Amino acid sequence: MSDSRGNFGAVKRARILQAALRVGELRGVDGARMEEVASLAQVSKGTLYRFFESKHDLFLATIIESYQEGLRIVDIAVDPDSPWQQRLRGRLAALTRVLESLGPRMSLHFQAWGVVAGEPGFQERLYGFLRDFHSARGLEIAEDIREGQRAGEFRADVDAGRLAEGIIALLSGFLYRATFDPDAATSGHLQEAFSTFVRGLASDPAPPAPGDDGA
Amino acid sequence: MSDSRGNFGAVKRARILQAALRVGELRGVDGARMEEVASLAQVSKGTLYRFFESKHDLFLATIIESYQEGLRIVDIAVDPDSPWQQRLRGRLAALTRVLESLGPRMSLHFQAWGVVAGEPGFQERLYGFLRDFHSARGLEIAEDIREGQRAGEFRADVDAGRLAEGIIALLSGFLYRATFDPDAATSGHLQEAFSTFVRGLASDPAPPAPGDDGA
Amino acid sequence: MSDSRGNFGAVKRARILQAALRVGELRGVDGARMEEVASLAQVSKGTLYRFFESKHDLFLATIIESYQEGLRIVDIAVDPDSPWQQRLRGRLAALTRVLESLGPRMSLHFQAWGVVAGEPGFQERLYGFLRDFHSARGLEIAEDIREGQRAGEFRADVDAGRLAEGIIALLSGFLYRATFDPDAATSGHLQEAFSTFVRGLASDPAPPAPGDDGA
Amino acid sequence: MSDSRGNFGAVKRARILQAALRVGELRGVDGARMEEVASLAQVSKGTLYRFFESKHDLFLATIIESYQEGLRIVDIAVDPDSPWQQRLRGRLAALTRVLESLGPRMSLHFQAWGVVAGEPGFQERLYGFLRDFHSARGLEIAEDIREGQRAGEFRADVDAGRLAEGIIALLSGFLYRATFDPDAATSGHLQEAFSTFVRGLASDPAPPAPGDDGA
DNA sequence: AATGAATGAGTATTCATTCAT
DNA sequence: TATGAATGAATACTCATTCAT
Repeated sequence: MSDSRGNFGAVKRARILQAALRVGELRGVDGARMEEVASLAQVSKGTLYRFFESKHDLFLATIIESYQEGLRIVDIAVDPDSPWQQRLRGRLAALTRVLESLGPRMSLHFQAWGVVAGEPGFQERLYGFLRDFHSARGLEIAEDIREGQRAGEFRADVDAGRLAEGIIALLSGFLYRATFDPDAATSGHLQEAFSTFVRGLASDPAPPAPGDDGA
Repeated sequence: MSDSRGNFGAVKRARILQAALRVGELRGVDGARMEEVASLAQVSKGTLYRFFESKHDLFLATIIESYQEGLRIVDIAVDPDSPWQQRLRGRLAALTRVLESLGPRMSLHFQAWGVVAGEPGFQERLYGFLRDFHSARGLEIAEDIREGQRAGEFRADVDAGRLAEGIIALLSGFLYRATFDPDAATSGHLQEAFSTFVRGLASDPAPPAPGDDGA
Repeated sequence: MSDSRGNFGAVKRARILQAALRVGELRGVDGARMEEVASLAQVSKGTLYRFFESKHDLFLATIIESYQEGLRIVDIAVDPDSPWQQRLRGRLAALTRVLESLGPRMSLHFQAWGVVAGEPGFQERLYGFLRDFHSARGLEIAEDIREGQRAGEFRADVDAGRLAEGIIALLSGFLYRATFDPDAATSGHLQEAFSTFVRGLASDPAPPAPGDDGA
Repeated sequence: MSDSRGNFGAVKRARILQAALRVGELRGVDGARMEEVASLAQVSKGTLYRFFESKHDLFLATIIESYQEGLRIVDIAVDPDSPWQQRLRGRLAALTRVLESLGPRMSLHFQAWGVVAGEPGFQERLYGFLRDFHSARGLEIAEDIREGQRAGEFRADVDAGRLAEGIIALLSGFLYRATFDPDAATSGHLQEAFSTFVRGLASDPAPPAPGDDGA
């Protein structure tokens, strides 16, 4: 019974987030009225405020939730005990699927971000979360790259950490682009970009051309 | 006289945009009050509305301005009559400088973007501008890549258009990241990512390793 | 058993009134939340409503309680079977003590009074109580005065009822003053005012009785 | 022209205070809606807030205004250059008229007081004003009494300051009583109380002057 | 063209009160 | 009887925008 009580709360919370997402997509963050969110979630306005401190808090939770959803997609696809090539390939493939699944929702995401970032306290919370989230992802990818370097299949003269940030930037950049120009940011684009990027990492079979500095 | 009048207007417009930028950075888009923008720009609220239809119109102009500022940086650095290698190298170097110059201002940029995107009419204007802007940049870069392919220095089996979008995504992604985590999105990061990317484009001096599919 | 039950109820009621008083002093009537009153009284919000119809009902009870506390102070001090001079003297001395005991609490009292008086139904209840309470007190004092007149020690040409109201007004006036200016409304002030008032009552055709200081 | 501008403001302010008074009397302070005050004052809600920071600020101003109205009544009636007996008599007569004029409005007064006193900042402003106001009145009356003492017509052994506070308390007390029981707090009551009070002040070693009725 | 006083639409939030357990 | 989660009415206040001067 205490179990079901606790679950009732979690279920309600999820219903509210779901409703906020739907209303937000329909009316935009500014245009969303708490009244409508509450009614769609089948709770009263008062109950809304038992779960979220304010409208902005609610939409901040929406953002964070969507990031963690993306993380779940990647985690499911990547077996940490598999060999590194498989892991890296799986990770990139999963990130491609993240683009497909989150892309259409990015407009709301950026809206909420804009509203929330206007307030110092919220900005700190949001930025802190994003910093931590991206850092953690970066470390995972960098580890894959380093294993490739140790295996002699990736050039040893590149900074794994920096390139991992590059991988993440590619994904973020396409998510951004997908927001307003879905045709220019398909999973095909992302895949091809990843391929080129990884190819650029590959240890040259032949000695590198003299003077090749890449840019 | 009409000239000087016109210039007075342009000067005022610039002063207003400048003021909006400063107030926006200080208070966020939602928190910025037209009153304060007006007073900082040393015009009356009424005058604000002679130059911009609404608050959102003003901040939309702010966004567009920042994109065009980026464009100016690149255009100055790239001589269209120079050889393509020089042009590509110059372009990437200039984009790196764009990251440095716009990075600190991206928070306001994304805020404004998010807020403005909430209204259908504005979303259309903003997204249309962004689509056009990015497409045009993509075409320029793709042209450089194609010249490299014609010269036999870039792999012929890659889609120049798609990879150009990749270059742009790298920049966008780092600009995004710089918003909340400047240390993870320095010009060093961008440069290294560009290098790897271009290296991945390079025509293999040796025959490509069998089974190399990049990812 | 019904006795102890009833007593439990009385104890709870008293605890609630006590809590309302404390919370009210701390936050003001408007700022006091039933939640906090309940928690301080160690009962649930629901229980609060078994004892008091509403928040305003609760604070109305607080006011009435403070009047009855004042009455208790006087009643203890005045022996109805003692001679009238002693009775009057005791009454005035007791009223002085009322000022000392209630003075510090008058701010909440007037706050509650003001808030409660805003609603017609409550105004009627409050005003009715105050009217009855003050009338009863007036009659008691008037009776003392009339005995003094019958004894020839008080001027016969004054209206005892009216002067009794004056005595009461003096107390009320100082209680009011004490709310915002305790230093100007000490028991010393009240005593001196009472003395002057009673001296003004004294029958003067004959030389004043030696040692008559009025109170 | 600048004059009329300035007057427009003063006129509007007065109209708003007037409207607040009327709406407050009709609905109570809590029940009064700013919307209704604005419409009655024939200004917009926005304009209301150009003159008063908040609803509470507005009703605080109402209280202060009513005190100053009372002061005006007294000032008009008292010629500072007239002999002290006349001055004191005039003052007491004027205070009686204050009771008549403010009595019916005291309920609103206490309501506003209650609401306003709940907030620390406002409490300080209100209490400070009341303290200053009553002190100033006390000093004026005390001066009259001291002249009476110097003239040998008032007992020299009483503290003029304290008795002045008594006079003021009598008025306050009757104003309070008038709020809920107008029949027990008429100007007749106040007059008789003043008379008795002044008679108690009279120097009694000598036989009372014939026709001395105190006020 | 410029001003800035006036307007008024629009809604997040609170918290007294209820009632299912 | 007691509880405290859920309800939802009710409104002060802001500030983008307008327009008379």
